[in-house]
Amino acid sequence: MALEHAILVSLLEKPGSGYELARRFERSIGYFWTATHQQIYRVLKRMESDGLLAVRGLPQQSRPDKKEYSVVGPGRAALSQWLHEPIEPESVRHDLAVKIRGAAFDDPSVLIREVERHRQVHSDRLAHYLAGELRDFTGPAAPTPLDAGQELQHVVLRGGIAYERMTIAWLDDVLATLRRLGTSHPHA
Amino acid sequence: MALEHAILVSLLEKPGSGYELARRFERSIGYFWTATHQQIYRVLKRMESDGLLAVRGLPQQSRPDKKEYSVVGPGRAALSQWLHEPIEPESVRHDLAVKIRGAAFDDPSVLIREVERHRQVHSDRLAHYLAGELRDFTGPAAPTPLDAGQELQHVVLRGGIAYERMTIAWLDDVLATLRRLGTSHPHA
DNA sequence: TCTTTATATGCAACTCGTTGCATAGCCAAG
DNA sequence: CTTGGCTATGCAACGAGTTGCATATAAAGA
Repeated sequence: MALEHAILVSLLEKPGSGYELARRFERSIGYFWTATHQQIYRVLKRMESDGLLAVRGLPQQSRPDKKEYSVVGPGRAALSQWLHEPIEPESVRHDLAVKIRGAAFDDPSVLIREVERHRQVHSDRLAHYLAGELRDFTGPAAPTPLDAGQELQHVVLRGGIAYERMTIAWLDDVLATLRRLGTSHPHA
Repeated sequence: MALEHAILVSLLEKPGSGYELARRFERSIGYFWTATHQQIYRVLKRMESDGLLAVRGLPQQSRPDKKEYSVVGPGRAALSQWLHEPIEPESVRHDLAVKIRGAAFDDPSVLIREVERHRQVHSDRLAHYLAGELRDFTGPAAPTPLDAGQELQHVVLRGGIAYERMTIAWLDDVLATLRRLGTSHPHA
């Protein structure tokens, strides 16, 4: 049920529509939680009928109507309660690692392209995170001093940066290993 | 559908029963893919009826009968095909990061205990991985030279080690941040 | 002796998440 | 002027994953 909580956090940071939430989940929140718009609309509806959120219809000219959601009392209480409960440390689901082990039963060199592609994606993400850090937290246009919310957003972003750096270094290790296997055992 | 592929890889490495697979998913395979026994039994049944796996009933004395699964031709072909298809780079789902951002709307210090607990879990995992690396790949009892399959298993394990080290360092950063906020702004 | 742990498999019900499709109007590019 | 993209919401169907329960035997420990 962590999507509910991610939505509560995002709407507390700033109220918005399902569509806007979906876009946030492609950016900042999406660094550590993903969701499609279908899922978001469904959960928003449930949360509203559970009394965690309030809706406000915003008729717009030359645009479809917008429903702006915001967190109300019970929603804030639900978040607070969740913060006090322990959660399971996350376990990773890494398709690429499955592929790498599976490559032992095929030609390992077929994965080189794939791993290079993943490396590029992570490299792009890292650049994106670093640009965001400079813009919001460490650059000259950033507010000083940062408030508690900004400090917490920054430490989460630093986690994303550390994750991407670690992943890129590991993918380089993977590439070196695949290439080594390719030369010593040409074709499986 | 990556559970199917993880099962194919694991059964190619060594045939086994659903129960045995479930235990492997708590260990080596489980470092990067998790599954409960329910899910494993269901998927094994489907894969067998799809002709990817063969079953062999092993009656045992003083134990319930065991069904040993192994990969047959079409299963190997399915894995090979998957290896040639591109997959989406994984996106993280990190509950703890949601909590950290949510802490801005409550007392950040309530998370200190929780983060310390997660740090301990990751520290234990790291120790476990390092022991496995020494046993299987870098210690005196390890085979030399390693074959391709072992090299690939090792590079995946190195990824797990790098992940845990990065996570521990980040959690230390998180703890320092939470403690700093706690002293400068006592209670929210 | 009674409880727990381990082996070994499975059903039923549920929630979570994805994919495809649908609607509807506006704007910009070709 | 038509195609595609952006805003904005949603249904229906499916597949993935979790939780609770059930069964059966045997060994080890309290």
